[in-house]
Amino acid sequence: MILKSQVEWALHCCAILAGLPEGRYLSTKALAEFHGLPKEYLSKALQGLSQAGLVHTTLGPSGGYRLAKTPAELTFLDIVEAVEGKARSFVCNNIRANNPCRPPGYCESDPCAVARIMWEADEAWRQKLRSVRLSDLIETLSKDIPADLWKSSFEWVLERAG
Amino acid sequence: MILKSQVEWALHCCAILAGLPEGRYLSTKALAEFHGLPKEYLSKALQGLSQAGLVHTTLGPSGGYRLAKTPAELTFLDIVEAVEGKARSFVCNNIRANNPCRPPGYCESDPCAVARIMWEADEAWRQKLRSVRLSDLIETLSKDIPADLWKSSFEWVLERAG
DNA sequence: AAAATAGGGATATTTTATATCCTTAATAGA
DNA sequence: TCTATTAAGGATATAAAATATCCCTATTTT
Repeated sequence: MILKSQVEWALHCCAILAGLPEGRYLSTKALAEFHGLPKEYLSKALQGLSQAGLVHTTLGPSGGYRLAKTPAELTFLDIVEAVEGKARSFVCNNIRANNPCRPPGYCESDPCAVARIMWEADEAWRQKLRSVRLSDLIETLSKDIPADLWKSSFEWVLERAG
Repeated sequence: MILKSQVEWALHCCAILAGLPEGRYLSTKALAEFHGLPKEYLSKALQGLSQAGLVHTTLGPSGGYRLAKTPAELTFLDIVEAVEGKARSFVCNNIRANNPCRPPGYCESDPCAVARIMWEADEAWRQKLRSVRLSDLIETLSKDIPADLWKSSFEWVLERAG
């Protein structure tokens, strides 16, 4: 059970977009080049962000993406779910219903106990992702990354932002 | 990102094995029939439990599986990891290393901040699964399931247990 | 008018999950 | 001892999902 690599891509792209000055846009092409990713496929991830309302887009030259909210208003969960979907990681196939001792016509009302527990764990995962904002990531990154690399990356992006 | 259905199968099978009297064994065939599952493929999940040391096996007629530990010593995480593996759900492909501004020879020491956060969420999921014992599941099931169905299921299993 | 962009449909490739088949070694019971 | 039954595991087949590319359209900037 592994998350799509598009999740990783979307998170890094949002981190870049968070540094974009107000009203400017960065294209798929620039984001793909910056991260060394296939442009066409990355585009699908960005479309996911767009459909979830996390980013704004414009067309034409100097078009591209910008965040639709402030980094403090965007959580990891927002981004992960935009790309990966909101479906729970555990699917209950209700195999207890196949119990040969079950009287005919017997109908279970509640979801089975196994599913409830697995769903609680899934919710714990989501709660953790919900508790981390994009602004928290930026703060951590700015400490992790050497100042000169941070600065040159910012300039690289600005040169390509419409 | 969806867990293998074998995880669900293994959890339900362990719940059945938990009700097995001391020293008796239940075969793949019986477990498959009880849950309406493909016998050969379920066998792979049970092999996972065996390799993880969660169950004991014996060969021959009246052979099969029994728990290697008490239900109170078995957690959901034990069972999930035995079937699904221990790998984290987020894989870091280190795409920040492709940053075109990175000076040649530059080497990142720590895992990237995105990965650290995703791994913390993964750990929250595991911690939740670690906190639930198989005995907790049995307790819940015994309340959820009508007494007569519970009883007849127990008898069904006993008839087939070697 | 021309160039660049996002959106999205169609398709291909690779990987993973699901499922079955078969052989082997061990074991219980007749 | 002989037979039936079992778990283990290798080999293979099928189905589904992830990854990736291509192409067309509408839009927007220059």
